[in-house]
Amino acid sequence: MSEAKILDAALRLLDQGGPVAASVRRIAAEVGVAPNAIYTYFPDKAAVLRALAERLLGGVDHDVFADPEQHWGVRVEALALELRATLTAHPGAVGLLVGGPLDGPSSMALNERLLQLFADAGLGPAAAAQASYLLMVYVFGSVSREVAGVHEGGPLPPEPERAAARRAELSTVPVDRFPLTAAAAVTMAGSTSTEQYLWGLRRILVGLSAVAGPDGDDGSSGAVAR
Amino acid sequence: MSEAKILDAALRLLDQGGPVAASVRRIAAEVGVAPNAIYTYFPDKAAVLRALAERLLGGVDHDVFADPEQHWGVRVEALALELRATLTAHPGAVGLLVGGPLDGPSSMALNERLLQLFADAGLGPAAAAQASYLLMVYVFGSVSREVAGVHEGGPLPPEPERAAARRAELSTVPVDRFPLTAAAAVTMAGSTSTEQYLWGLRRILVGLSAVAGPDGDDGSSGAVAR
DNA sequence: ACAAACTTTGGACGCTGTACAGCCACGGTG
DNA sequence: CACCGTGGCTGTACAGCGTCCAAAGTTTGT
Repeated sequence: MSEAKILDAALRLLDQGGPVAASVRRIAAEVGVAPNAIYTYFPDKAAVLRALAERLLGGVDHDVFADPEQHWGVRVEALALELRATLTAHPGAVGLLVGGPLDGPSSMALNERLLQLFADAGLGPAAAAQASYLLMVYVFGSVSREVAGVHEGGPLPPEPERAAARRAELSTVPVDRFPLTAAAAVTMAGSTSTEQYLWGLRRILVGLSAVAGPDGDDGSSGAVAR
Repeated sequence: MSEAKILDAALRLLDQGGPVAASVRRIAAEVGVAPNAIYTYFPDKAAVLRALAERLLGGVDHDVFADPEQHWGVRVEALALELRATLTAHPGAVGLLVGGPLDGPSSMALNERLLQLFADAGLGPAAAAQASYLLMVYVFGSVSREVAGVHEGGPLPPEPERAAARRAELSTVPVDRFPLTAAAAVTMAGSTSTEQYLWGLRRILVGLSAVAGPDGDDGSSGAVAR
């Protein structure tokens, strides 16, 4: 019996049964122990879930993206993709990441890497801090919206089926009242969620590269360009 | 007795006690009725919360931003600020918005307006759809992260106290292991969350304006600029 | 072999969302 | 006016939840 075994069981239940399945009693049963035994290793259920979130974030190997030879934008993009892959692999656990404060060591290591990347891009400390916050918000928010609606567990279905689901759903949009929304739904159904993710990510990177430069401008002045 | 009274009570409890306080029994007690009476008007608890989310989104008056005289970027920014204000006014309810699928009429009306704004900006239908998705992700994700950690109810404390809390928290960052993160925390503590929100929002708008133009390019080609 | 420390357990408390059967006050029809 | 059907509401109940307490069991140190 150990913290690791408990987290294993919790993740297993979360993966196949969603958040509702990850109860203290079920976790304990999965480990083969009485419910209360959990409280020997964690003060309460929230601590278990926090630890699990930390473990998942720790699984993102971001040392790969340290190589300063490559362009910073490419490295940020690769890291964002890696992070998304890690999160979507466990849809039921995504809620743990967006709900909590993300102040564990793995979260900080990830943030540190991101800050390093933006420093490489020529952003000053203030701009890098804001940029890393922006990117985190986008990555987590995007994945969160993507898995929203997968109420009861199971992994994310493969992309073809998800596209079909989107197509079926768009017929419920009242075309006469929301013509643009209906058209947008058709458009969105025509591309994979990875493409959509990358599109937004690249807009953000473009917006960031506009403040990147040797002067270290923090880009706080003025409204949108033009 | 009516749907409206139930939603009133639910929102009241959500505001002062957070998500945990919004139980069916508590809502019923607040209305002055037996718990089961709720099920006369809503099939289950989730339906109550969905309806409440819809009502909140319906409270965002976006007709104001239809005026095509003003620059599209200014109008998007104003809408994003209005939306954020609506959400942060009820921190306990933010979770309802990021969890659900956002397919109600108010959500669609909001999306429709956003699509219109991006069409005004010169984005083609595909790019407008992606842009609106990107903006929604940012707004909801940003607010969600902002209210994360306000576990037990109550309104968001005023900005000075939040800044103080951030400052107190940053002393827990191990400076030797995460120097950039520590520095970033100091930086973030020096600006209000509204400023941070606007900073990211403007990076996104800059990134979007790069694909805005008479050609209606969908901006899908190539990696980040440079 | 004894004691101390730690782990695990059975049982319980108060809470949750929700189903079933019955009550009660109302509207339309004789 | 009397009647009866209908629909909102209630009392009760069930299974499950997170968590605490006291007792039991197990391991460790001497």
